[in-house]
Amino acid sequence: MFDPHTVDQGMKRKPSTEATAAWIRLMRIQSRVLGAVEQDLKKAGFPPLAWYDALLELARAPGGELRPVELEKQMLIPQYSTSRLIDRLVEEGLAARRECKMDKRGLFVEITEAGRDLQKRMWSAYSAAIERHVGSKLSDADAAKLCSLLDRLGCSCDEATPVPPAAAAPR
Amino acid sequence: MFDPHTVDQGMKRKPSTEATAAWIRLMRIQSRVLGAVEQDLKKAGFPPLAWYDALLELARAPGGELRPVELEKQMLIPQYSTSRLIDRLVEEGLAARRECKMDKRGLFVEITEAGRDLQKRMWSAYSAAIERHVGSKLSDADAAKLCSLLDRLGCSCDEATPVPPAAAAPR
DNA sequence: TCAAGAATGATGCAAGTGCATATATGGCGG
DNA sequence: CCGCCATATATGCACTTGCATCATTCTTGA
Repeated sequence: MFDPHTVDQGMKRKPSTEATAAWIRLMRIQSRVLGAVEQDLKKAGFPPLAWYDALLELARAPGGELRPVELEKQMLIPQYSTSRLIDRLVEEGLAARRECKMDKRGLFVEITEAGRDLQKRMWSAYSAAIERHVGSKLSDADAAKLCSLLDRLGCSCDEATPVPPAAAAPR
Repeated sequence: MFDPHTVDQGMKRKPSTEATAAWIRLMRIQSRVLGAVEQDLKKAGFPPLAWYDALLELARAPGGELRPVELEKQMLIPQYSTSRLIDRLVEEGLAARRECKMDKRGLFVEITEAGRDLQKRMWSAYSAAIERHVGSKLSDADAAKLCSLLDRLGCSCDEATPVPPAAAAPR
């Protein structure tokens, strides 16, 4: 199983070799797959994935607008990161900042038509990339199994499906 | 609007909902787990994980030295990234650049005693973090299963085990 | 033997990220 | 109504990353 005197310099519990191997794979494979997908998008002339995620959240929101703080929670990125991502979307005319009369501290970010259009066009390339780098390498059953194993790592891996404008899975 | 199950902008194949879900989990969970582990290391006063990886590769190499190009292949990071990582290790006295007489274009990077020491001390915190964030959440069998599923995504996920100082020579 | 091209490593610059903090407003207890 | 703290967003600054390119040295083939 595991040779106790080989590892662990001193006190804390040691991970099994299986756990360690899983950790390594998790880091390396996701880095590789993410890189491949981002690369595909870039080669197709599209902006980074984060832009897609934001545009999708906005497009799905009622009225096509969200408070930055909501966006931040959906995307699980730091506050300042959200602020600057919005900067870029606005600069490119993909979204607009609107006043929030309910709470003068905040504001609304509203997706523009150009933004909706880009989101749709990106999904075409994005979905193809997912299929190429993930779907084509795993049966649906294996993909589901992978999901459930990964879910166990992120105690709470809830959250909206950051994917297609699809509908709640009919299953 | 558009239903991804029927629309599919034209020609590309669309990923199954299972594949898409797996993709999302892969991105989110690794981000979360990596963040947690890096955070643990930082809180323990250690440098980033990349430093550990580099130090381990150097420590395991015969003579404690490697060519940057070798390090680069082991760690799967870009060339300029390797160059700068070495800069920092050298600045901190954890490694040293040595002339390479065989090939004047290149050089050798040799780990110092301080470097070996840091690597060992980091493993203590690192292994504890892996156990806390991965090992404790998965049975060995599940971890192995996760490994094999991930491996299928990275067509070629070979390479040295970037992990414990374990089997290395006792000094 | 030499020119052309590949390999190795470093670096200038633009862009992105993390961290701390600034700014403005909302809410609450007194 | 006021002082105080919490919330929402922005930003200055240092550091890191990606990209392109440079300088040097090696290799190869005519």
